[in-house]
Amino acid sequence: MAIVDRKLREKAEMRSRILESAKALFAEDGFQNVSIRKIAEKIEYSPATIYLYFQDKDAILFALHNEGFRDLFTRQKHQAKIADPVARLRGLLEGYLEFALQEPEYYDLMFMLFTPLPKIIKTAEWRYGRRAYRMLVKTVAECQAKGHMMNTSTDAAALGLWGAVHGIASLLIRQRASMLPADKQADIAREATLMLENHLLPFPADAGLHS
Amino acid sequence: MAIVDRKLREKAEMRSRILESAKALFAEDGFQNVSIRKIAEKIEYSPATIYLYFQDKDAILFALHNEGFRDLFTRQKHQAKIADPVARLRGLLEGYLEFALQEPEYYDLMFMLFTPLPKIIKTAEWRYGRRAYRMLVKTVAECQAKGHMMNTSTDAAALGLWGAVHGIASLLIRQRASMLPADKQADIAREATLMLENHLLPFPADAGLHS
DNA sequence: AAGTCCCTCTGAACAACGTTTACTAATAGA
DNA sequence: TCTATTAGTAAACGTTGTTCAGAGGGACTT
Repeated sequence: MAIVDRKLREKAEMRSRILESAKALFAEDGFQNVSIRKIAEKIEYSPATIYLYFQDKDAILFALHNEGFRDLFTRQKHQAKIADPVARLRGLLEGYLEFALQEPEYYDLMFMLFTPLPKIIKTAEWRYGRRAYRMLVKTVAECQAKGHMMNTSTDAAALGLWGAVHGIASLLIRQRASMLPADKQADIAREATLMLENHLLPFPADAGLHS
Repeated sequence: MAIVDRKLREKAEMRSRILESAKALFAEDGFQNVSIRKIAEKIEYSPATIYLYFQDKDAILFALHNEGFRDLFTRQKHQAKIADPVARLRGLLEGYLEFALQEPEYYDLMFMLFTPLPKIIKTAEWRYGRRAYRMLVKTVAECQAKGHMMNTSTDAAALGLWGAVHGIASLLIRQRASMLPADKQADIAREATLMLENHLLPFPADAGLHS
């Protein structure tokens, strides 16, 4: 069965060649401005060939979308090992921000594209996204058990923290923070995240630093 | 000169009829899925007519974009009158969230669309956006003068607060928070915002409530 | 070795898109 | 009444996502 193996391998290779080219083009010109024909030209096949590997243009987007979540989840697995829940939660938030800053194309694809996407998210295997969210909620709950963010429901606390970092990253990526000097934006974003952490998740030593 | 007045009035009416129809269609199907031809059909004119009133499809988007900022800015003017800077800043943040929850179509247009937009933002009259941002920075600075968020630069504090509320709103609007029950999402978002305010901008009476 | 099957790939076509152009019809000012 | 200007349009252009009938060539069976 070596030959069927080879065929499978070739199929997978073609698939990832398409994804690779698509990602590069999306990053350069944006999803809207990349046509199937351009992707086809880049991989040196006819446009129709792409439809043998992906149902439609959205399916390519969704595959990259999933790759991005897998990447993010992999990063989080490292931080998940931190024993102290406060340090762990801080690690998760900072890791999330760094992911957004380092992989803006993925981030853009994952969190800021279209309204039609949710249909796909519900039907398809949205595993990595849900897993990442569960890890966040669990860590938030542990922090609350240690006395942090006591007057807030776990859901609201998780949404607030996630939203805060997500929002900071989004403003930079969608260039809504253009009033800040371009070369300082990343550092200001890190400082902003630190501020939120220091007020919401003070280390014991910081206890007196509030407000 | 009554007749030139009438002509001007008719021109303005046509313009706002196009905008009105476009906004309704965008809200229903999303910007990408609305064609010039569909807008033309809705106003019962030929597609080419639209190009007598707007340079291209993006210009329609930008006009709505500006309308949205004007709306947001009008809301903020009410809150700007609050004397106490802490109460004022809280009012601004909560007003921003309510705007996002009440006018998700505008919000989507204003903050979550495309990368190509920035070109327009820089060249055209982006007045309302900048004005709103200046008001935020000024209020943050006043809060810092009163002892809040002392260990953070004003830029980072402003970005953090704005980003936090923006992020919470974005996750709801782009349906990334679908793990939360749909009918509770708005309230959880409000609770999350309150949590951030209570930790970052405590009223004197809340001073002991942290962490 | 020949014949059959299947599977990958493609050219050509389709409908819909944003936009431009050349034109018509109507109105305003002389 | 004649002319200039304007609002509106039909038709076309090039491009888009997508489909489909068919070509070509390896892989199995005999």
